[in-house]
Amino acid sequence: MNQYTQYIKGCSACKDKADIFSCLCQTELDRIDEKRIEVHFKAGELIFKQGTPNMHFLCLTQGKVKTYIEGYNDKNLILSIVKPVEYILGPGIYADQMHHFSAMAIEDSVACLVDLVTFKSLIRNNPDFAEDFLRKVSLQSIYNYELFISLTQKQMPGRIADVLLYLKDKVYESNPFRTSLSRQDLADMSGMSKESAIRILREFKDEGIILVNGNDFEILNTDHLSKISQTG
Amino acid sequence: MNQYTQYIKGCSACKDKADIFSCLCQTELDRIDEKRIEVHFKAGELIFKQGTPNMHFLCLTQGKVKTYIEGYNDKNLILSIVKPVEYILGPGIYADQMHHFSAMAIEDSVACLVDLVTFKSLIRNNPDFAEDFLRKVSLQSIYNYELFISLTQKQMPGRIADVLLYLKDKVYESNPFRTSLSRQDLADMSGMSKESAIRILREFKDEGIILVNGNDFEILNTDHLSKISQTG
DNA sequence: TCGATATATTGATATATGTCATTATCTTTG
DNA sequence: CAAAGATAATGACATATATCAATATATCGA
Repeated sequence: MNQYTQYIKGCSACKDKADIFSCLCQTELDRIDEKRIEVHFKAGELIFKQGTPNMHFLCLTQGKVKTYIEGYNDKNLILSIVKPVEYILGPGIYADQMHHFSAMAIEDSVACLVDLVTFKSLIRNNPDFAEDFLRKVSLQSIYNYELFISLTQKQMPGRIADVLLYLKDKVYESNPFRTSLSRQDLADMSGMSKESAIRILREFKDEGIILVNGNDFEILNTDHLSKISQTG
Repeated sequence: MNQYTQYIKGCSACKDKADIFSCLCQTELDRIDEKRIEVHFKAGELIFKQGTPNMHFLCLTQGKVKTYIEGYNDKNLILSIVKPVEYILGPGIYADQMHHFSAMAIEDSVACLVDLVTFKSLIRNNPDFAEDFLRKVSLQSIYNYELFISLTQKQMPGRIADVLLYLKDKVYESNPFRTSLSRQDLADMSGMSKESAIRILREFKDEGIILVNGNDFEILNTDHLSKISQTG
């Protein structure tokens, strides 16, 4: 690997693809670049587990990852589907240095790990980066509030509608989309049993709102789906 | 009001009572002190409303405040009960400058408002304060994850148990406690109808787990209640 | 290609929870 | 103090959702 490819594949390349490092100067980027460990995960592999020490800041550069809380009775609640290039922020970094949710690759993925000492020193020394980080944390928090409302105040059709719109708009950013999420995953995103999730999908299909074929989805009537999302 | 009382009643007094300003030096505290506006709220009064611009950083110095998301069909979800001296953090500060939840005094309360420009400049110029703020945001986030699990994976008895333990341990910090929260509020904290909340409270009472008399609560069997919380 | 295993689908049934209506109790106010 | 309004409590009932069991379909390894 020559100097040039090293550069392309390093943090600078990620900076071009996403805004997360836009506040860092070249020197700072180089510092991360030096420290970072690139890890490849196969689909289905656990990246980190809830309850284990959180020693690294993690940035996803390829693939897709689900973050989920492991609750009671082997039930999971999926918080988000992370796509590149985004970091996977755990609140433990600034609290108890533990992971409060788990992360699993749902596709073959690549992530960069950077030790927290380096990360925290960047936050301390670069107020722009700190503000940007706070902005990211805040946006995640805002999304969590929407999730609260969806999960606690909407009935199943509304919750499934929210999941489908989330996948279309935020995760795959295309309308016919193919997902690697299982029906159980969809259920874990909407806080219901997989049987119920399947039933609602079937209803949407019968009503002509969506088209489903295995893991291929197409939303035919976005307006109707949005209405279902709003009416709960 | 002489120099002395001014001092006692200012930000330094709050610094003594809580850790939120522990990272600020006297000069910084004085800066806030100069800028702050003290506002008195009667029980039941709205402090800020979801959807309105978020122009101030808010610190509660007396009373109690409920923060809640206003959802669909006039249903609310109470996120937390804030007690002095704590600030009421909204994620909008670093995102879209809007309030994403509402805050209402549930007792007569006093809050200090500081404009965000002053607050943000403290964050930028004092890394310790920034880190402490991140820690606070993180702890709130961790609590939100617990809330997610409680609300989405536990049945009503488990959710009410969580609310009672929260009030005992985090809000009133005493065992027989008297609350100003209505039954509707308790329902809004546990994501159920007020009738259901009342029914579960009655069951707990009949089983001798708690003692209820109007707004006076006493948890007689904490172990049992914790077990109910864990088994969902 | 075939069997084995996981995943998806469907139907029948049980149950947790919400809704509605009614009565009781507390609080406020003139 | 009484009347009025709010809040709380209870019961009957409707319904959303989970669970269980059975079957179908897809996926994967030999």
